[in-house]
Amino acid sequence: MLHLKQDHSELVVLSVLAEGPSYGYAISKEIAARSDGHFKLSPSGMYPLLTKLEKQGLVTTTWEEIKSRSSNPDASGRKRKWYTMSVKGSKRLTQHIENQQRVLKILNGFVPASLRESGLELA
Amino acid sequence: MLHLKQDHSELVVLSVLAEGPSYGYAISKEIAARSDGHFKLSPSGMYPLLTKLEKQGLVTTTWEEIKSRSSNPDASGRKRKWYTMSVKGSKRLTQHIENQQRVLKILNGFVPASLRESGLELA
DNA sequence: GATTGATATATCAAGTTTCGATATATCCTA
DNA sequence: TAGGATATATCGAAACTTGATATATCAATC
Repeated sequence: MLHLKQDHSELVVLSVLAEGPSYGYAISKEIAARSDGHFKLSPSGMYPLLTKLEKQGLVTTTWEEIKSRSSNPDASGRKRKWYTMSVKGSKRLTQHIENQQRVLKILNGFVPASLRESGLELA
Repeated sequence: MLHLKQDHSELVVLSVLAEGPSYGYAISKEIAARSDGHFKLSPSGMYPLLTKLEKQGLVTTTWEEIKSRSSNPDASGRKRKWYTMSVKGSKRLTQHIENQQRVLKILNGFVPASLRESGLELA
C-alpha cells in the first residue's frame, strides 16, 4: 500500500472528478478500489487537498443535505460536500499528465541501458 | 527546471553511479547535463542523500587527495569523496524502477479514457 | 434500545522533507 | 589578485505528511 504524495494525489483526485462530481469520502473509496488497494489517500490528506483545489478554482462545491427517512424531519442530517471539476481544473489535469510524461521521459534517460534492454523502462 | 524529490533523486543518483564511480559535484553536473538542465539536485539535497545511501550500504566510499601541481607539496589539497555502487545498490536500483513501473501503471488507470485516447498515457 | 461499523467532514501536532542560504576552502584563468 | 568553477557540507525556515483525534449521522445487528 502506497500513501499518495501531493503531486500524485492531485492527479488522481482530478482524474476521478473528471468522470463526474463526487465528494471526499467517495473519492477516497474510489481511489482504493480503482488501485486495488494500492493507493491510499487518508482524510488528513484528502480534505486539505480538496480545499486547496477549491481555492485555486479547479473545482466548485455545493453542499447536499442528506435527509434521514426515519428520524426527526427537522434534524439537520448529514451533510455532503460535492466537488465538481471546473474548466480550469480540466486544463490543469491535462497539464499535470503532460508534465508527468515529460519528467518520465527524462527520468527514463537515466536508466542504465542494460536495464532498459530487459524491459525496465519508465516511458 | 524541476527540483528532484527524494524518490526520483535516489533513482537518478543510483542510475548515474550504475555507470561507474563518481562524486557529489560530478553527479550533480551529470544530472543537469543529461536532463538538459531540467533536473537539479543541489548540494543540500545531494550530500544528505549520498550519506543516506552510504549508511544503507548501497554505495561504498573512498577519499581521493587531489594534489595540486603548482602549490606546496605538503598542502592537504582538495579532497574528493568517491562513491561506488555496491551489489546491494544495484539491486535497489532495479527495485526502484520496478516499483516506479508499478505505480505508473496504476496511476495510468486513473487517467480519463478521453485523455488516454489522445496519447496522454503514463505507462 | 444499545452497540457496532460504516459514512462523512475536518483539524491537530509531531515528524519528515525540502531548499535557499550560508560556510569553508581550493583551483584555474585572466 | 580577483572572479568563477570546483568541492563538500550544514543550517533553519517553510512546506509537506500522517497517525491520531474530534464530531456527528446512519444502518444493521444483538
